[in-house]
Amino acid sequence: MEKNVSLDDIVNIAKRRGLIFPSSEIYGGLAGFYDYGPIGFEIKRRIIDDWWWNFVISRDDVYGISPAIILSPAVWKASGHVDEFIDILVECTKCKSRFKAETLLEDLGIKISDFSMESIKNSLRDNNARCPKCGGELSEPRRFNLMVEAHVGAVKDESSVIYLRPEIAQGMFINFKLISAITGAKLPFGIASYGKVFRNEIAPRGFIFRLREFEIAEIEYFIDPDEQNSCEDFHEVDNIEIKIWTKEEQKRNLKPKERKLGDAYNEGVFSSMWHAYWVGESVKWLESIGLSPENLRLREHLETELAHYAKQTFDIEYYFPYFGWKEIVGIANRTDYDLRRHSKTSGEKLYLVKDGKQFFPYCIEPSFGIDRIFLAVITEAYTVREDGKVILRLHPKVAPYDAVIVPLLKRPEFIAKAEEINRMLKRERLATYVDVSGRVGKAYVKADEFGVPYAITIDHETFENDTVTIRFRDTREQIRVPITELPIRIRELSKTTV
RNA sequence: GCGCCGGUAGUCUAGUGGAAGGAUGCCAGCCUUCCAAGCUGGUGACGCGGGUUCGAAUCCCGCCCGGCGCACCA
Repeated sequence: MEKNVSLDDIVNIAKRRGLIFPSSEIYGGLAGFYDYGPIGFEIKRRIIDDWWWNFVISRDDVYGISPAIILSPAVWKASGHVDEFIDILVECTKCKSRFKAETLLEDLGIKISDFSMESIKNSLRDNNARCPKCGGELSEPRRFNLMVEAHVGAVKDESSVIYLRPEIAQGMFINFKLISAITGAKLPFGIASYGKVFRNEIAPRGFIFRLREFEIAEIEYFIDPDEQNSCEDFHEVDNIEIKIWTKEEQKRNLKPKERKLGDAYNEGVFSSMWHAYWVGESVKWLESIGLSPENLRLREHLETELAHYAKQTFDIEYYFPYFGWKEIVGIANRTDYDLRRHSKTSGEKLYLVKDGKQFFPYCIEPSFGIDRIFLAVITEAYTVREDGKVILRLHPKVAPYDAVIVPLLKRPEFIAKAEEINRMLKRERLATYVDVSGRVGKAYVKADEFGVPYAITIDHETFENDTVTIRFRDTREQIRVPITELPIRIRELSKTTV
């Protein structure tokens, strides 16, 4: 088996097998937007389903919600997002016209070697640049908002501007008080959600790695600031071993060090025990959907990288053979930043009371980039067999189908039997389909590329004793089982094999 | 957003000024076979728009999309 997969290989299978492809393609495409096809969407949906099961349903302390994509612009002003900029803009202090720094410098005939904030600032000052419209004084260069703007209502002016959310978190913070009142949840507890978010990236890049519309799954987990280091379930993660790259190690050019989370916590690597716990839970889940531990590492954000709301953030990075180490999950300690800001701005009492004292809970935020995780899962699963055939060795729980049903011959009785078994398995809530290519080899190869873990074949013996064979995707071995046992056998196999 | 390179069927690819070809996939049929390999037929492409030319997939310009580098990255 070979494993040196390139991005071209992934793009190719994605297109050829209906996983994912450029959006609006018949009109030339639109940078930063991709459509998931039948197979890709099933895989993605199952990743999300498993995430939801693992982080919401299987726990008693996390409540799932689905807040609106569009929130009041006041939310984004309070959260600090409106004041966070990325493209470099300068504004005239007199007439309020806005100019892109690059264009402005060009128009003024100022040559510049690089467009960093620093050199733009310097050259504007050194050349004593003034507003080209009114000659007024220019503001310091600032970075332009990466939120996607739209308008609601009949009038399209400043007052009708709204933003498409760049993160889901705010929809959870603004509902914090309501959720805690409705559920009666006591600290510590979390709110979770997943869905589309939008960011006006300057340069979408790397297939589906940097998108303008993408899916994230987030948990905002609230803890008592006095209890940050008492996490009863920490023993469930303290033995997890992972490469950790602290900010000090990065600054000193040291390599990441393999550590147990418990040891790292004791060394003081994490901002709190709860922070370490959520790192552990996140790593556990990523491994459970098929990402190898050796391809995962933890990298602490340097001070300069920290978001405006974060005290400490760890990225879980995945080693993509064609990109190197890249972030797929971020786990931030947002402290009480958001609840405090919303409380102050809205006037609502988003604090809790303990022993007669008001306080704002601290928040740990694991944030999963679903499209990046999808790409990692596909990349990890992509395998070329000795005979040159491609298989996606997906974990059964994230495979697009549970099984394919293949009639050995393209005869009416074989096809009828296949359809009968298909209906039976669907009644058992298994995701199956019939492949009537008429050549089993073809059906197997196609299913292997889809990542379908099992192929059920109807052969001559089926008509003699009501048995079929189950073929394993990864080994091509077959076992024979009675038709009546299929649902239970497929379920059992999905739990115990990969 | 800047710079460099690129864009021919679903996929891979030939064609560099003079009839767009192949492989594979896909569809229909034959064959009735346990890992894409037999036979017959069929569908299917020059990213978009302008220009040069008798004639453009080919040369020029603009745009779109992609890769890489820079920048940026909540």
